[in-house]
Amino acid sequence: MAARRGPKRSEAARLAILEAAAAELSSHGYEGVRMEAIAARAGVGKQTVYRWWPSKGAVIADCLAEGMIPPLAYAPSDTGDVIADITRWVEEAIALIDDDGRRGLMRGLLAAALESPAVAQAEAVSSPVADLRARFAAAQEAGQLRPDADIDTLAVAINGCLVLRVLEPGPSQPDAAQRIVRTLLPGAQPEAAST
Amino acid sequence: MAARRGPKRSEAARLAILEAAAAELSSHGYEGVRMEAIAARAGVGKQTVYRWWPSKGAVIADCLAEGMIPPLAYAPSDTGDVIADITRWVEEAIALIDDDGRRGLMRGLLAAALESPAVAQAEAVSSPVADLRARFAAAQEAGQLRPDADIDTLAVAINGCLVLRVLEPGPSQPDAAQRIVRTLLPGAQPEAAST
DNA sequence: GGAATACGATACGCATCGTCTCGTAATTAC
DNA sequence: GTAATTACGAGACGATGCGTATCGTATTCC
Repeated sequence: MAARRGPKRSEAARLAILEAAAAELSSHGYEGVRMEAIAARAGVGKQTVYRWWPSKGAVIADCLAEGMIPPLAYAPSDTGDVIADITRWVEEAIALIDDDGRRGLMRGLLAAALESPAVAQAEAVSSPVADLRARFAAAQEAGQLRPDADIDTLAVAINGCLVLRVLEPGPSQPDAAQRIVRTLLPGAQPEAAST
Repeated sequence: MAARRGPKRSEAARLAILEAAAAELSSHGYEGVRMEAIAARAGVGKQTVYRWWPSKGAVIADCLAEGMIPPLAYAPSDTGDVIADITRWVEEAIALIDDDGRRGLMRGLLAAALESPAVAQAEAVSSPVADLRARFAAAQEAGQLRPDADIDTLAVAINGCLVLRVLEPGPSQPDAAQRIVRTLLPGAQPEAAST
């Protein structure tokens, strides 16, 4: 291994490219992202993009892996009341989806996951599922969910409802979050009511 | 209204184009569909495609509307036992998704729904939801589901689970369908009350 | 028989992709 | 300090695909 001589990879350029890609994805959708637009917005030569990423899908996949896309960073809180926690989490998620500014970002995210397996495996879609499952596991230990409840399937079902909301046009119904939680977690016991 | 003179639109060409588009979508994915490939496979001039459809997304949207994509054509049967009917329907849907041959088609379908609002509104994604809801409504009338069950949300949740299966790589677990039904329809009463 | 129109074929302009090649600046080896 | 090496911004380049325009031909109605 010959010792490396010459300048190192510019971290500033790398971050600028990822931020630019997320911005372009948000405003133009997955198909509308242009590599030259990413480079221009990042103040970078196009070759600098291609030097480190092989394709458009790879850049966007890296955006997710680096947490450039905020909606995915949230996890349900744990106040002890699983119903309240999940309801609030779903409400916030639906608010994000209904926000026209973020809607394009969410759609682009799904499109990227479809085109590039790397994105899907980068836990782009499945990380909310893991967050939900973790919260359900805690509720199960606290006795708020039946021990035989299938928390994996519950987490997938809730996330699936949200993904469908991204797919379908138009705004959600005002009580969508409550209806989802009430339908999918009917057996949950409020903390104070037990014993 | 001047009387129409000249040849009529060729139904053979129209069907050939839709079939070719579905085949290309299946084998190359949404982004990989080439208009010239559709025309060539259909044995048609490219202009004949553009004469009747404005864009790639429109052709694929029409594939769905015309039922060229078989996985969407099914609706749950009604044998009187809602659990059995839905379980079988979900099992068949998962089998389709797990089939490598059809997986590309399902992914292309979702990608098309994301890129083109026309596709999403052509009930591509929501038509299974409607089918499920109809079956649930019948079960509700038959007393197999509680009268206050939120059948809209149930239908969305089941369809959402399936959509996530399309998004994520790898095969499903063998008992995935049973787990989904058991988790989402825990209160349903079997018709014959047979143990 | 004549006019209108859809057809298959193909040529064209345009946009974007991804590669290649500059000159420049940064970093390390010696 | 100097030279070698390498990432950088900038932009030219060919390849590819989109959507339009224009043929001659075949079909259908007046």
